[in-house]
Amino acid sequence: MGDTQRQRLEAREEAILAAAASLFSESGVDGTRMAEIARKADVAEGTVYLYYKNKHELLEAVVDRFWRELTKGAKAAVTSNAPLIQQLTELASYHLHSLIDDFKMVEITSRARQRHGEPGRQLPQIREYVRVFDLIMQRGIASGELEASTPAWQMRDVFYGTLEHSARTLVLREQPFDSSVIDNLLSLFDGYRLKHAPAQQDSGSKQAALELLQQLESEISRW
Amino acid sequence: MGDTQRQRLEAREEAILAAAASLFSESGVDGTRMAEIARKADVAEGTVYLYYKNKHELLEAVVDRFWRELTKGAKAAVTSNAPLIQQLTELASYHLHSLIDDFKMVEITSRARQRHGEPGRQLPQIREYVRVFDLIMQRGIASGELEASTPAWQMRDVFYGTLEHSARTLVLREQPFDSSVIDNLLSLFDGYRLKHAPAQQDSGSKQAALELLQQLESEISRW
DNA sequence: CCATGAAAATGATTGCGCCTCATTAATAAT
DNA sequence: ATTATTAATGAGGCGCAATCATTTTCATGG
Repeated sequence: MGDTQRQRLEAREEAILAAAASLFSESGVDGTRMAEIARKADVAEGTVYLYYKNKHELLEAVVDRFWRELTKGAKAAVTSNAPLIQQLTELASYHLHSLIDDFKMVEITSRARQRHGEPGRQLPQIREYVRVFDLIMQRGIASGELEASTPAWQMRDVFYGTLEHSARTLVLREQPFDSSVIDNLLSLFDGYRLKHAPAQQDSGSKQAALELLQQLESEISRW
Repeated sequence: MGDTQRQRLEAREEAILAAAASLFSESGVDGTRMAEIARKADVAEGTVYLYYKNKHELLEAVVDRFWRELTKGAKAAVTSNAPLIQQLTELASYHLHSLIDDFKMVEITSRARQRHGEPGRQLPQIREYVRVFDLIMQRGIASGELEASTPAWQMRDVFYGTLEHSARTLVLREQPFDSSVIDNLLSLFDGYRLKHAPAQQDSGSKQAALELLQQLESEISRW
């Protein structure tokens, strides 16, 4: 059966990838020997090189898969007809959770970017992941909830940059997920003239807006 | 002369460090052989190991020095009696410029954090660097320009996280320094109830506040 | 079923680069 | 000068990634 053959090959490739992923995030890239990976995947050392040209390509494949899975998860996590703010909250929440859970993968990702000789490159699957954010923003603009006064890439960098750094901070302090990080980040995004959808009823937000109004008035009167 | 001896030792250590720094950022860590470093520093290969236990410690020393220099520069770049917003602008500007100029060092830094076996660690000199931001914020609170409603570490993560990601974006696109990134970031910080100092006259900000007021009123009336 | 050739898998071997260490040189102490 | 101490050297050891000649597995046709 030709099919069974192909399946066996794919299964092997998968086994190698899985073994590498688990060992890399357990012991780091340098701490993992190719022989270990082969042993864990139940193949001979030489076999690994039939599927991946060298250790670095294997690393890239591991990282690539991680971000591909993340993309899937992120797309599933945002309810695409919800108001913009909620979508962003969902994405941010999912993202921060993932980074904390698999922080080793974040470190490994930066390792994968550094290819021997030269140019810090962008891995294709990360590019794809980042589009999830772009998509939400586009929908926001289309629905009139967002006025695009700031370039999208800058908002993206605020979003992902903040979350990545926050994840590092939390992991280093051995603290778990902290939702106030998300609240804070999203309150910042209000600065982008992010409006609630006209249809949306939200008395909490109205309350906040009224408070801000009072504060502004008292502040202006001081000039 | 005992002193001359000590100076010679320090000069050697410095030569090794400098050689390593330049080669690491030119060819990456993996692309640089210890033999090259030794040759460039004009010592024998074994000599390097009298000053640094192994390649990783040498890497850490290189990274450490980079951030120490950066700390010096940052402290010099902020005029410590200026209003808070200006201080933050100066720091952000200096930081972004530095990251763009030496982006390889950023990549190398993340490499230095990944120590063989386990725990993603914080390098001491980076901790010190980050304090520059904290210091500015403290001064802001002391002078009444800032209300500390958000934890300082979260603001830090927004600040440095955004700038690091922005630097990566700019470098990847081979674009130079872009001041709009700074403008954008600082406009976000207005969300932290950042006020101008009482003594400060600033009609532009008043104008902005009035506009925001109007917008808010019209928005609230829509509920 | 066996024969045949191609594809896949193996693991001993090779080469390279980090690091050690026995030896030599430079410097300080007496 | 002589000895003791400290610094420097570079050939060799060793671990590990990567190769490749050999063996095994498998598909195909008679």
